[in-house]
Amino acid sequence: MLQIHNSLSGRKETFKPIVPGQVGMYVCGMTVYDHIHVGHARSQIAFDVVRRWLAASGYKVKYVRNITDIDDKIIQRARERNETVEALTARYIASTDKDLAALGVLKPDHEPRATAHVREIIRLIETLIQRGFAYVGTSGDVLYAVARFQEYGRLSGKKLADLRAGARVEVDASKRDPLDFVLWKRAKPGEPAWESPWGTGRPGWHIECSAMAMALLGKHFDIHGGGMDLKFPHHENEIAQSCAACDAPFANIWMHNGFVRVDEEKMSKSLGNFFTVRDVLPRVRPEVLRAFLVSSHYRGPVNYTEENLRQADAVLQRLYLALRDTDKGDATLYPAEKRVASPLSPLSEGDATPFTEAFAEAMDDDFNTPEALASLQGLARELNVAKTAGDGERAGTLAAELRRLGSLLGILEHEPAAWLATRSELTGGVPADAEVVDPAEIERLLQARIEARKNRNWAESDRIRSELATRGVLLEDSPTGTTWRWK
RNA sequence: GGCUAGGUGGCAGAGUGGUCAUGCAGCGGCCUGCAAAGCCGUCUACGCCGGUUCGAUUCCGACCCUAGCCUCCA
Repeated sequence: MLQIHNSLSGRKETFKPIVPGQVGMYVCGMTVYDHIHVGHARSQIAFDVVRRWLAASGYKVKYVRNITDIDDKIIQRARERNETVEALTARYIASTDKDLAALGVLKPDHEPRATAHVREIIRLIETLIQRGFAYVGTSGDVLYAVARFQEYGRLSGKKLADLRAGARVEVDASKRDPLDFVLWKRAKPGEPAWESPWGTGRPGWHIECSAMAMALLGKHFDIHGGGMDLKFPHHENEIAQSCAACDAPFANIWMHNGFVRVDEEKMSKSLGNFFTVRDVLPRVRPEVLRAFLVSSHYRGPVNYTEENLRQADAVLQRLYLALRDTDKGDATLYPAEKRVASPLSPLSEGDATPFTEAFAEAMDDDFNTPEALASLQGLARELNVAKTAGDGERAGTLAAELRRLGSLLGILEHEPAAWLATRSELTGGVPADAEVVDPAEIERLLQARIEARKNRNWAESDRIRSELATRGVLLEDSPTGTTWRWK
């Protein structure tokens, strides 16, 4: 039984979809005016894992992630770069797609763009005005009257009085209440704008998500996700808008992921301490970054450090070493097309082994990926034992299970041999883009060493081994011969 | 100030009212010409103070510390 922590109640709750067997899920995506950073990656990976697990549990998931492609920051950035908003957002949408794909984040079923839903947004605002939840301010902006919504503050556990007490000096005199927020922003000359009953303008940020979620998932759906920082005011406002407009509960479950920290501080644009995915990926393999991010629980904080990335690399290395040689000569075991399709297919009855059950139990407990990862390690041990015992059939079965479970976390999707043959600067090896010794040269030294070993010339054998080691080549002797891999 | 989430062994990171997290690192052993990989074994824990209990790291209360939100933010 799947338990999910619901920010609305502050507790884990047994998951019950509105429609049996189906899940509607909305996750806040990016405002596309820059490359995504590791913090964005964490959020998207966290909910990608949620989606994979729901699918593995047999639910038909409709996954929606929006793109905010009109916003103050976008307009400002476009002006700075002296280009159109369209050109800017198109570029960063492409950039985001590329980075998320590299990280193994599956494409959502729908990626609505705010600019493509202006009609729905206007209609929603009209409803809010009709119902008395919104008004046109003296500046011409349309504002939401927070005080009119009884439940305001429920999600974030805030009281209106406390919020007012803590509110900064409000310069906008057109608001009736400093807490009121903009639904429709009047356009200044030269800004992108749409016609509306309140003059030309553009949507406020909060209303976009309400309108797009309702357009694609209806007034009432199962799960809404996003970063902790969106809880207030963004998600609070979404609830206020959506519930006031249609007397429906909007999302049943609100999920919030914790932050990526750098030196115990939140990684963020405003602090300037962020690492973009694109800057990081040449040094850190995407799957290592992903493994690092799923190695702690999605709600807790995670510290972005070289050391932690190295540990994630070590975790993957151990798993890939276990998988090595297990599917040699058996292309049917893991054909590429099956591997691509599997992450969103349900687990079957036949998968009910102790390891899969341990994995499922961990995932059912509010997506406990660290514990799920631990069950993978147990599986790897069992696999190593089978390999040592020469039990190829059992090794093959366990390897298949390991890869299947790995795919639910979005890891172990490479060929083990290819993974182990990739150079990594992160772990102190030869950088992936560095000039290296000629493979023929390595082969020549390898042969020379085999010859030396045949003659029991250990001194020469060890000399060659350390020579190769200085070039990042690691040798491994086994009864069946000598193999090598990059450090 | 208000609200929220945390404080676990050398590091990372789960979890539990009294027997195992897991990985890396360390130590001992097996294997190996020696290594590597692997397997077996093993040591350092649960912020502080009270309370409940036969027993608390785990429950309750106070306190201290950290991060986050209260303004745009995954």
